[in-house]
Amino acid sequence: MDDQTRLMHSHGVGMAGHPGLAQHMQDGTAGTDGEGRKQDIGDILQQIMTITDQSLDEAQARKHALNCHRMKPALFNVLCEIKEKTVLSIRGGQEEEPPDPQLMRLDNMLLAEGVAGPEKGGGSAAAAAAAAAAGGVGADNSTEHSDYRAKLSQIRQIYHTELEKYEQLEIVSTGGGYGQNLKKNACNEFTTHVMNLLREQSRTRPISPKEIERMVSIIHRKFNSIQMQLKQSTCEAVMILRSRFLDARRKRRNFNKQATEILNEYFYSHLSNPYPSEEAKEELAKKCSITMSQVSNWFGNKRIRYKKNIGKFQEEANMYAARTAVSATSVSAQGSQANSPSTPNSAGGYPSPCYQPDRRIQ
DNA sequence: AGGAATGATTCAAT
DNA sequence: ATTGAATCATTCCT
Repeated sequence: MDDQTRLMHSHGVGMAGHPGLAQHMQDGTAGTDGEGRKQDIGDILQQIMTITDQSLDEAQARKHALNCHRMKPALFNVLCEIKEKTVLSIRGGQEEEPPDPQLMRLDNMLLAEGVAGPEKGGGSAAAAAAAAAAGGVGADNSTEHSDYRAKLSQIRQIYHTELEKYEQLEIVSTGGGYGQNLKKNACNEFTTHVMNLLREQSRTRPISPKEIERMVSIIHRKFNSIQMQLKQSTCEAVMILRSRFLDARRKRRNFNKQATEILNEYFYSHLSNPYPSEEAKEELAKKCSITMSQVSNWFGNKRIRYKKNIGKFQEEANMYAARTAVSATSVSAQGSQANSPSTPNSAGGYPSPCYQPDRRIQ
């Protein structure tokens, strides 16, 4: 359309003087005087120019009339010639766009989050993995989970239905028929619509297949950018969802009393070296029904907080020391164990400058 | 409401 | 990879 108006305006009525036109005009059967022909051409051009002002029916009729006009072949040939000359100035920019790194990033992320990619399996797997990383204690964990999953699949669904609209299938030129094996969506529908329009227009003005191709690629680029936006906002939505549901800091639950007792028991009975081995951690995790990393976190926090303010923990230390002492003496009457905390806090050598074959003390 | 307690995360050092 | 330290975000307690 732009081409049309540009063509018309730049060459306008001056086309009447075009050598090719003169030649074609001589082929014409009717028309006796040159003035009349000029008038004819002017009329035709005027009608073409104003065709968009008409109502649909009128325009249709007008188009038909123009197509049957005796001067039509001549004018068409002239337009072809002019086009041939001007089309050279239109750079045949056939830029094969390289895969956009940002788009790839978005795609990868959506895939990782289970939004894109295969069916539900991926989504729940990702959710499970994420939740596991967040370290659920159990309890209401499962409800949080399904909540998260529901929201995620909601996003997923919206994403897919939206994406489908703008997706363009590879056009496999099977013989000659475009359009048959295309998925029905906004992009393809619009593309075929434009292509049909151009093809229809090619009856009245010269349009090369290259141009149609170019137009199609422009449309595809536009739809691609829409897709990009969709992906971007989907990513944002997922990130927000993730931070709301899966950031463990947001969903912190204190361990139950029994668990903290077990942990404290171990800590204070190993106060000289409160670094449980891998196996010890595993056992503690099992006993407390928490994960190993939670055990590690707990000990990490405990060590640093104990060290920071030993005084504050004195009472607690005494309590657990006494408890283990009682259990030790009651369970086994043998007066063994160098671990006898008769003076409880004295065993608290963790930060104190004791002789220890342990790790750092400082 | 506000501070203490607490589990988790981050980051640098080892 | 593990740890200490600082910090965050939530829960508990008064």
